[in-house]
Amino acid sequence: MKYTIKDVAKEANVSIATVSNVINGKSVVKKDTREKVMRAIEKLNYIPDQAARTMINRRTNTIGMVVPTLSNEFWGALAGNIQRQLMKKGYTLLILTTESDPMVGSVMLNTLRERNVDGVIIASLGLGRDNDIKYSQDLIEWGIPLVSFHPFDKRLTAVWGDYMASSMEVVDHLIGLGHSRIAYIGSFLSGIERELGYRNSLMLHKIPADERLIVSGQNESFELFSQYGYDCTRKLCLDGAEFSALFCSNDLIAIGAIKALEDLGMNVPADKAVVGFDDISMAALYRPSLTTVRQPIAEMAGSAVHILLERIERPDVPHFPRTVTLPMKLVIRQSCGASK
Amino acid sequence: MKYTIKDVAKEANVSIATVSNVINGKSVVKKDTREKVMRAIEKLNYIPDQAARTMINRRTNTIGMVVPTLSNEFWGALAGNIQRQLMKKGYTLLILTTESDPMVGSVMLNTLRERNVDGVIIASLGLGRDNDIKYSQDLIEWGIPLVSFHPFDKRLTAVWGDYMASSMEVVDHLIGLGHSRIAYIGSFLSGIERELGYRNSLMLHKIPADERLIVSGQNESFELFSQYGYDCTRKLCLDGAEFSALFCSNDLIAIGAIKALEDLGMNVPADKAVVGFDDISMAALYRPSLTTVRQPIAEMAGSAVHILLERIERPDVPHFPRTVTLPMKLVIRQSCGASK
DNA sequence: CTGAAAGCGCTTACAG
DNA sequence: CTGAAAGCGCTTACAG
Repeated sequence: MKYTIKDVAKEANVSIATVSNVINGKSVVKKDTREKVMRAIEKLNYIPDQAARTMINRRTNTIGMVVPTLSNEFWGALAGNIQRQLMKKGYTLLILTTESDPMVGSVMLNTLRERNVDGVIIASLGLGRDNDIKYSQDLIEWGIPLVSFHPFDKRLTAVWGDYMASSMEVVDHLIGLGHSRIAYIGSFLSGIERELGYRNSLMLHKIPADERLIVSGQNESFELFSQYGYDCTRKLCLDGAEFSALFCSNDLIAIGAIKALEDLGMNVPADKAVVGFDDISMAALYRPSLTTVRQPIAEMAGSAVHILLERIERPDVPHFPRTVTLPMKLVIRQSCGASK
Repeated sequence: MKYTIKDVAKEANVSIATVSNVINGKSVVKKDTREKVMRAIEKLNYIPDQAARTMINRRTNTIGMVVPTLSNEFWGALAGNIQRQLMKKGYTLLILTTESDPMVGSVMLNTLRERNVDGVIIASLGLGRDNDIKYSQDLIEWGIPLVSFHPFDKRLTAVWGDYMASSMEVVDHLIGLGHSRIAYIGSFLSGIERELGYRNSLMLHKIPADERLIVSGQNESFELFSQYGYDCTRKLCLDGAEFSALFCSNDLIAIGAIKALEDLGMNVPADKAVVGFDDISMAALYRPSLTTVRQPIAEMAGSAVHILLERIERPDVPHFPRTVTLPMKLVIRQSCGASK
């Protein structure tokens, strides 16, 4: 059987209060007593029961994280990174995946509530914009410390990359290479910022946006991004859209796009330049290797964890909702060359 | 503030015992009383506190899972799959990543113990064979219900794919295409079974294994599989090894290998046939698309969850350690063609 | 400095 | 069928 604080107290010949004081590093305990207790703990290989502690502290040392899927390197890497950082701080991460299933939304909220998590990290729910906002609001109204990777709501503190600025940088780069017919394939799942950056850059270069070259997406799922990229690109080409460069709102879409272009007999980058977004590990390994924008995953994770733990551990410090925007880096590889 | 069972009892004008009976679906409660209580629960939006329940039931409804990393599609998909299946059964998944850091091993064990998880799923620890075995044994000796995806120990119940048989199938296939100089790049992280399957197939075809064509690996990490594949392949070629086909123990190694071959001026599949293992989503998207073996992820997850929950929920049913081996499917794509 | 006692929010015999 | 009481394993005032 598992030993309890009583067993340790008996073993060390002290009261359970003293054992508790030792465990919690209270300085009142005399050195001798402390050592006696330590030996007993060691001997019995005693570990305090979290459930019992939780009852009193009202703290579970558990953080919930809502993520659309783990079968996607970007979210997996982010979740793994956060898990390790939290572990170092003595917290445990509870990951909930929605897999784009709207039914999961309320189950998820229940789990978070009954588990009494100390805080929640919303990566993205991937349940469609309306559902994402709805559930975020439930969470906000619940009053639990929250950090998001997307500012769905003004009351939310969010951490994200400078998607708009880096998208502008991508398009600036393409224009610098001589491209002027630049297509864009986005997805509602990656937000509107990239498309805005794309449009802004064109505007600043006085290139009118051609709506026939722009796909904003609406129903694609996280599992099928590459297929989505393939289909959109193929449709664009078969519809006779004229473009020499293509900016995709993530790397999987870009990879699908390249596949589609090659299947239609075109070569990337010789015939079409393609740029992705995220810099997943495959971006460097794909052929051609992908020009893309690197997500600052470690910084995002670190920043989110820092903000969340500060809110939890120092509730006296007033908290103002804010958006933390991290710079991103354009990574130039082989998938995009100069315009012919 | 959060409501407790007392608030519900007061609201419904009954005792807390009755509320508890309603919550736990005990049939003793009179219909009228039950409905009264239900209304009170609904009205207060009451959710029972898990920590308090855990204290009594000695059950946390939490399963721990130890996985080397989440930044890798295979493990991410497996973890996500398991999480969803457990959620449906009312359990919560606690994912711990080791990121190949041996220091994490004991922290991980502590977390699992103090959280009082009801069971543990060991995907793979990725801490090197010795550490993996050591920590698995600690877990076994602890006596907690356990399921593993690798039979490290006879006392362990494991679920895995038929890696040896499917590797034989791969090599049989290559031989059928006319290849006889077949190289192999493995990794200790993917186990010895694939190499054994490779050797068995050669043997059965009376082709002597050429040790110069075999790389077993020893220190590579999960994060750098593709780099490892690249380096090994390059070295193989520069050392003048003669081979027309290459079997890699996972898809990332295979992708790195293809990159290396192309960089050395060779074409896949025209000059060399390459086969991977796992069938990650990129296998179908890579160029050339990868011939590989599909891991039965959903079946592995389902089987592991089923076995684990049965052990937890029906402790009276005697449990015999066993290894459940699932068949795998060879997926033929473009990366391997006939020998010239 | 140490210990006896109350209490966290539940469940479970046991009385009635 | 319902309720009063004990107890799960801890922490925290409070006495001494």
